[in-house]
Amino acid sequence: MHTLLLIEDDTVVRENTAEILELSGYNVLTAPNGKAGVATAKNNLPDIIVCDIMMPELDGYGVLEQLAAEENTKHIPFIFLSAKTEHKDIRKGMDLGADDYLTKPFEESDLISAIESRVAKASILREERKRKDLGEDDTSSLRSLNDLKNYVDDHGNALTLKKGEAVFEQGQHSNYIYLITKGIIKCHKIDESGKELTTALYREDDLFGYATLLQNIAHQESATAMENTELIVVPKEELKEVLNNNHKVNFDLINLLSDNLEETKNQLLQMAYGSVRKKTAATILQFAEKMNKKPDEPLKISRNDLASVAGIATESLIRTLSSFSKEGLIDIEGRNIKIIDIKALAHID
Amino acid sequence: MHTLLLIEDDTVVRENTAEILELSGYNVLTAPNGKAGVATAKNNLPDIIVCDIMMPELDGYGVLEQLAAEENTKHIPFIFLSAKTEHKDIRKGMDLGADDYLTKPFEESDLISAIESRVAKASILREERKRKDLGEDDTSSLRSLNDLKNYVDDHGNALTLKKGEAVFEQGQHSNYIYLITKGIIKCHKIDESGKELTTALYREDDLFGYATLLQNIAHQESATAMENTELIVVPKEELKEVLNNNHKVNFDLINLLSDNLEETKNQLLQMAYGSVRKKTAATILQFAEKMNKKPDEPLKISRNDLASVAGIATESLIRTLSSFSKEGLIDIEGRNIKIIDIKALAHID
DNA sequence: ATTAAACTATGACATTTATCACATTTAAAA
DNA sequence: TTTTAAATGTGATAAATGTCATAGTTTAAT
Repeated sequence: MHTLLLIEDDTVVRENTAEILELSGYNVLTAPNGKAGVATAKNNLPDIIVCDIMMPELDGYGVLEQLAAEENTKHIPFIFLSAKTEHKDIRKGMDLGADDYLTKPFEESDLISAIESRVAKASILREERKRKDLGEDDTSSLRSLNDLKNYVDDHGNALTLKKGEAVFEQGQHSNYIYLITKGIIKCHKIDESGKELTTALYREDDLFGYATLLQNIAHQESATAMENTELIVVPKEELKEVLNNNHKVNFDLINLLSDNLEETKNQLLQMAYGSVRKKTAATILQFAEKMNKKPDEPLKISRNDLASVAGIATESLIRTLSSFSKEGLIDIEGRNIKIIDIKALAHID
Repeated sequence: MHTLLLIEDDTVVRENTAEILELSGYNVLTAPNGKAGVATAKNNLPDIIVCDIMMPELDGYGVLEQLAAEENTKHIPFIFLSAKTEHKDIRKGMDLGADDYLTKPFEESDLISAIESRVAKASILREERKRKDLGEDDTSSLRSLNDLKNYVDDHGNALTLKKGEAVFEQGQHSNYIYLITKGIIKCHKIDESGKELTTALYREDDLFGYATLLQNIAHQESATAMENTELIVVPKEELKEVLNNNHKVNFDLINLLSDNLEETKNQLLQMAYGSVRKKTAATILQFAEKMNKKPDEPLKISRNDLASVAGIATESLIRTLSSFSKEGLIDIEGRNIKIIDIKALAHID
């Protein structure tokens, strides 16, 4: 049985959450403020710590800082709870080395799954640290992009985003690269007149944020979660280190970028000369490919998002969807879209 | 005084060309067919060979093949002359190891400059071969993209293209990467209905063809010279070898790709929501930046090419140019366009 | 369960832009 | 230089698409 320390100043939230966690099979310790939390952590060395940020006496950042300074406690997985959704706060937590970051209010299941995956990962990392102490090195043997992803998965920190939350915004500097473990992220740009265009979609197992990988320039686009999404975050500096020791991964990264470039250029061609019908069809197919686990599942995306990928007015998109529906190419079920005739869609116009 | 061997079956062309070359200060040997050419080359070991492709007895490819097989003659720079402009012929020559490839009819000055640069380079390479024989290695010290360009410049073969000639075509496999030493190259895609969109412009000192660098897939776009252009061509396999030994260059290449991607995405945004006026203005500025050595030089590009970059109908572009001219933003001098008010163009709409 | 907010759908209309046809100009070739 | 082909310019027109207004639906929040 794992021991969990919950640091939270709001009594109601603390007791409710503790109960949930106990029911899930954890041995739960609680602390009503940061100072008490640090003391409890040092005395009991829990397997994982869940900690609010806004607290009297000592806030969450302070708790993390103090625990990170001690050899005994620095490896304990640390999950932040916060009502703040501002990106700079999240980044502050990440910079300090938090392992995950949940925004309140959260679902029970989100919390549980975050805790479980962190506990599991921590034990793997303990093994690795042992090996490393024995002189083995784990960064010189990456042979492919997949290895890189595994590396990121093992060495990165998690970040849980709700639908609509931003990973980064156009103009911000970011020092991270991201791997999606669950959900969908869209990258989008906004032009002067406020129109939004989605320039890329990423899904589970995709890497993103590498456009500015080696240069320290600001992001030229924003990245936003289209559904509840879990990311692994790795500092670019660390990644550079890894790349330096692994040519093969460099090549894979170059390929990844090339692919991206090709894809973007194709989108460009279509954007320039494609009719609304064509753009609409292509966009539906693109989403189907990116989002769907099962082939016959209906698409759940707002018309707005679809229009933003297609680069057309929302109303034009809606009209086109209606006519596709009349022609029997798709089925509109409430807000969802079900593809009926893939081939015909692929050969529109 | 350098000795030059000219192999050409057409007597008139041979004698004229020989005279030109003698006046340029070369000691010229001639041969009327491939067989005689090979014999003369072996006996006299000229400093450079200029050879027609279509010849009786033994064609140009055969000559090159035979000379490449001999230790004594394999390092002599070899320039092909050909009436053929088909790309596969050029590639055949390149694959065999020709150092340059001129298509007939050629300008005197083109031929002279091709010869001179090859003779100069050959002496540098002779030095290098000596060093290499002594055990020094020249591929392990590249530190930047600039070094890579220098490497390509030193180790690649030249290719001279006339305005309108293709470097590669959509769908072709290519095993080369290209460095432009003079001129402008456009990369363009064609959609099903035959409309052409220019997706990238490259100028002197730019590297291109790296989109498929590490993967052996066909080109997704065509590349065509917009003016008389000189390229350096390096086989991808050789380049991979180099990249393997030079991390720093990998990083630079990754940056290059990232930049490209950003630029393409910006074009995408504009393509999606920009008005014709905006696209036209942006395109003029883009060309001005890419093509002009001096700031006040007028642009010499066809309306067609401009429209292809902007992704609009040629007539629409022409109309917009007219109105820009009336508004005093540009000056139309015959076919050329002179920018008058850069700032206003940058802030159209 | 009710209400509010957000999203979707549709009509009417204005605007933009492509297309076609043809005149005019420019550059290249004979 | 003259001829010819290619490129540019312009008008008329139709098609495509965006915009605005408004009504109906769905989802989420109280």
